[in-house]
Amino acid sequence: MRQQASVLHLDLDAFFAAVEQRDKPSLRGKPVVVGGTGGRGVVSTASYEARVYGVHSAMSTREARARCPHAAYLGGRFHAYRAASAQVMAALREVSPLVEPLSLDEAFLDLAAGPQAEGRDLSVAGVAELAERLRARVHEVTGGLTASVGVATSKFMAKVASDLDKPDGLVVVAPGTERELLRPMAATVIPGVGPATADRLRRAGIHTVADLEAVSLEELVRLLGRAMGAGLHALARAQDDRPVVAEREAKSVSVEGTYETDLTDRALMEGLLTRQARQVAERLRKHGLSGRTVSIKVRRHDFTTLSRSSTLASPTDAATTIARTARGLLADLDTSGGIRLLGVGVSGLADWIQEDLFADLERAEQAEQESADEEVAQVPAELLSRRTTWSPGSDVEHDEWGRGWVWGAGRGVVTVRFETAETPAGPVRSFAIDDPRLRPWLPPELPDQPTDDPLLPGDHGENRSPGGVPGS
DNA sequence: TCTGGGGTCCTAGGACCC
DNA sequence: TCTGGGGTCCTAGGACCC
Repeated sequence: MRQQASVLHLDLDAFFAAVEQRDKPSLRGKPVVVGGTGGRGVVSTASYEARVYGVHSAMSTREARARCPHAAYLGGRFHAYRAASAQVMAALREVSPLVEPLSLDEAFLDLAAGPQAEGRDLSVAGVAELAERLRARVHEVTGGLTASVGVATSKFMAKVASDLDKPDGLVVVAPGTERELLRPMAATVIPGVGPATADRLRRAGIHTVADLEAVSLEELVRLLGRAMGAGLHALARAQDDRPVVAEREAKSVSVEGTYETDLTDRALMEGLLTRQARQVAERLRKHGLSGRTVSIKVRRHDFTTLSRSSTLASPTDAATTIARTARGLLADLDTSGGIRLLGVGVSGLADWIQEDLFADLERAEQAEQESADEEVAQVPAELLSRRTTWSPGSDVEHDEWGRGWVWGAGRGVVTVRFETAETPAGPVRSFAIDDPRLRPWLPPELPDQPTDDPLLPGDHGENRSPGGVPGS
């Protein structure tokens, strides 16, 4: 425990929604909800105007719409959020080199670290002034976003403090006053105490931090297990020595998706898994990582969640290896009744180390093999149209059935039906995906529904040359 | 037609090794 | 040959966080 309040926690207010309101003046002062907009979406962030109607994060978008139908519902622009977040983190680093981001909108800052801290006034008044300057700076560099800040002698207390005066507030907890501040609060202020733990505590007659403080370590460990018990015992007494850590290494990389309608087709599941494996591999490589353990996650129609994992002999960042392993893991799972979610992950990460030339060569070969194997997303034959194919900007080869093999970057095999009609404006082609189950393999620019595209030249599809792409 | 996506950490049991 | 104890790795599931 520090003697001075030198740990700062900053939390951007209603971050995603605030960025939207900043960038779109018509949304200012109005309820804005950012999150999944589909049938199974949930709210990521609600602006304060929307919270008045009871909309909050993690609520299903369906329910949010019922409570606040006139809100703007937005899917989110993560590039904009990342950019704003980077501006904020840079502003924090002007104050201290020790910045620990927790997410895009939250970070800890160690006010006692780095050359800037030399001779810094860490009294309550001193850090309050510093924090106000920082909040103003964040407002300035982001073009108007507000942040709530807490400053205290530990991470735990700083985080509790930043929550006390939201939005756009500042609370400094004077050293020595932590326990009296905490005592009347609900036990759920302690990070790690969620619904399940709160329930167990409640059944033991523990509601507040004061109640928690009265329970012995042995009793808490008996009640909640070794780690949680010891953790709560300490935090209830405001004992928290965790340092602010700037760089934390990723432990896993994963991609998952929840689908509008439950999946029942195994071939489709394999196709999705394959595509997700490719995304995971891409991210692993981007960060120079590889991992030994490949996992899949399946959420069934009844929301029960299963996971399976397999640890390889050596780390991989190869899409084909991840995909093959993932499909193998799926094979053991009962998915009858349909599944709503499917995901792939890699853990047991290690930085890629160039051990020797041989390993390097092997890796190059593997990468080559990989691009040759770009077919991984093999569309099940029964889903393929026998009409013709289309893919923007890709070379297309036909097989005898008129199926298309598309060798575009990152694409699999696709096939699409189109029809041509003569209109006064000339021939018009309409596109349609034969089967909605094909969606995962199709380029995103291709519409789900038949679409008239008068820009495309007329063509009856029967005599198209290989490589002939509409519009070319 | 309730219930996202990206993560982290913990627990418990079994295999395996010394 | 009837029985142990510790350590590590692996797997599955669950709780939690933003």
